[in-house]
Amino acid sequence: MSSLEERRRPPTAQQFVLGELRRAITTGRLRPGSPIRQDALAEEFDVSRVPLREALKTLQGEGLVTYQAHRGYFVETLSLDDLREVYRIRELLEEEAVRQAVPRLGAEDLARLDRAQEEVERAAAAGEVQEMAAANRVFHLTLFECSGMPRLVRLIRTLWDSTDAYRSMYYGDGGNRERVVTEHRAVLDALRAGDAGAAVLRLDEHRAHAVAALSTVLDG
Amino acid sequence: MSSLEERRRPPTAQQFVLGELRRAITTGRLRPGSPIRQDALAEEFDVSRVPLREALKTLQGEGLVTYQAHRGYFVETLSLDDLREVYRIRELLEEEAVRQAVPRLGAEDLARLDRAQEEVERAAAAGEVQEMAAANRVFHLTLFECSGMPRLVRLIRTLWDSTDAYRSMYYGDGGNRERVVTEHRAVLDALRAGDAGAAVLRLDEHRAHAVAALSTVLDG
DNA sequence: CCTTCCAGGATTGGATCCAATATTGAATAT
DNA sequence: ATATTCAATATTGGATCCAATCCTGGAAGG
Repeated sequence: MSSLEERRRPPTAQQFVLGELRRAITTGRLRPGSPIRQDALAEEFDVSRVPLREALKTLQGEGLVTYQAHRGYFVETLSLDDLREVYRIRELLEEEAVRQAVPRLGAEDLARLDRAQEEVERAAAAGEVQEMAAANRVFHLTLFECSGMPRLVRLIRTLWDSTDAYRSMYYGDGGNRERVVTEHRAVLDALRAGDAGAAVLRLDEHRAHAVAALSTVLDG
Repeated sequence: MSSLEERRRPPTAQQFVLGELRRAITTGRLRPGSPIRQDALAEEFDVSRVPLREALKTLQGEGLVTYQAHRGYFVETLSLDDLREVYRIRELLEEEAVRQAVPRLGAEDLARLDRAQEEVERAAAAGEVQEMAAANRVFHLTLFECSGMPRLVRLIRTLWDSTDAYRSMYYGDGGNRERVVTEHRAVLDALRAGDAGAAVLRLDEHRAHAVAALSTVLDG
């Protein structure tokens, strides 16, 4: 267990801190709206303030924190409305990515997607939440990358990052995991058929289910 | 002249360096693909490497530079294809913003847009390129902000930032400045009529003209 | 002649210290 | 009592120095 617990530490302190900060924010340990005290956090993570501040700059770019000169960083509030907004933007961008990707999909692209899906299904069956979130991410981003629009993919990736924690929440439920597996299969069928419209529809449903499930959770 | 030349320096060194870096990159002084030597640049801007690195992190978030751990930052290549990609993404996002904004436009929103447009026309007539770029930005972002989707606006703003220099290039031509003025008026008419579809169309044309003009310039 | 290895230099990553700014709270005046 | 001023404190911003990593070029071995 401990070998999983102590995940491999990234090669730089700023990347390590970046991951820790994401978790702290998305799990709610750093509460929305509250100021980020650099001294305290640096001490907690056992790094100096320099890499911490660089990580905060990254999070600022992703919209997880805000910044005011000489006043510091504050945890951005991620309300249900914000979550819906992120998913709506994803809908717009991912539709474009899929429409561009479908006509370009080659045999090895589909094979890569199949392998990603296998890992999703394995993790889903095993109930491994973190692994499933990671595999799911690989599956979707692999598809988007076939669009040949690197900047678009970058934006989508950032949007995923900004709601990472909520996805883990979603995968905590076994029924949701099952649903993701079947929805992915439907997407794959559409992709194999070269039917971009169908794939877009399936992905829209896929997202809508996630939003609906998270809405009920976040409501309370 | 010198009072305009030495524009007011931002309150922090990182913000100052951020602006300088943007200019250096978008004017091509820092050439695409080339590594960014922190020592040299810090000395040139007369700051230490700390604020420089924070500015680079911001630019990384905007996609103007890439980063590899222990290897540093590199100027991202902004090819014509990239420019087209940015404008395509803007098309998707700005359409959503406008469709959300139009039904919400109040009298004072329209008044603000009118004032912004007045400044655009004044700067256009005076041939003040920088001022016109700034006023144009105010005009569009004022509209987008009426969407009530702050994250969407943030993304759009980032996309604008990443192509800032090219816009200045565009406004250097008097014919382009004239066209922008008339196109803005058409947009305003559509907005006043509450016709979101028409406004979206006008903005799409507006963007297409800019891309076409920049394409011919960047080709050589 | 080509490959591998290693040392030296170049460059980035990070810690510490000091400066600049903002915040707080008490003393003063109205 | 309320508002204002100002000093004390807390916090962020930045400069310098050292450590860690990467890159380069030449020597040793095949």
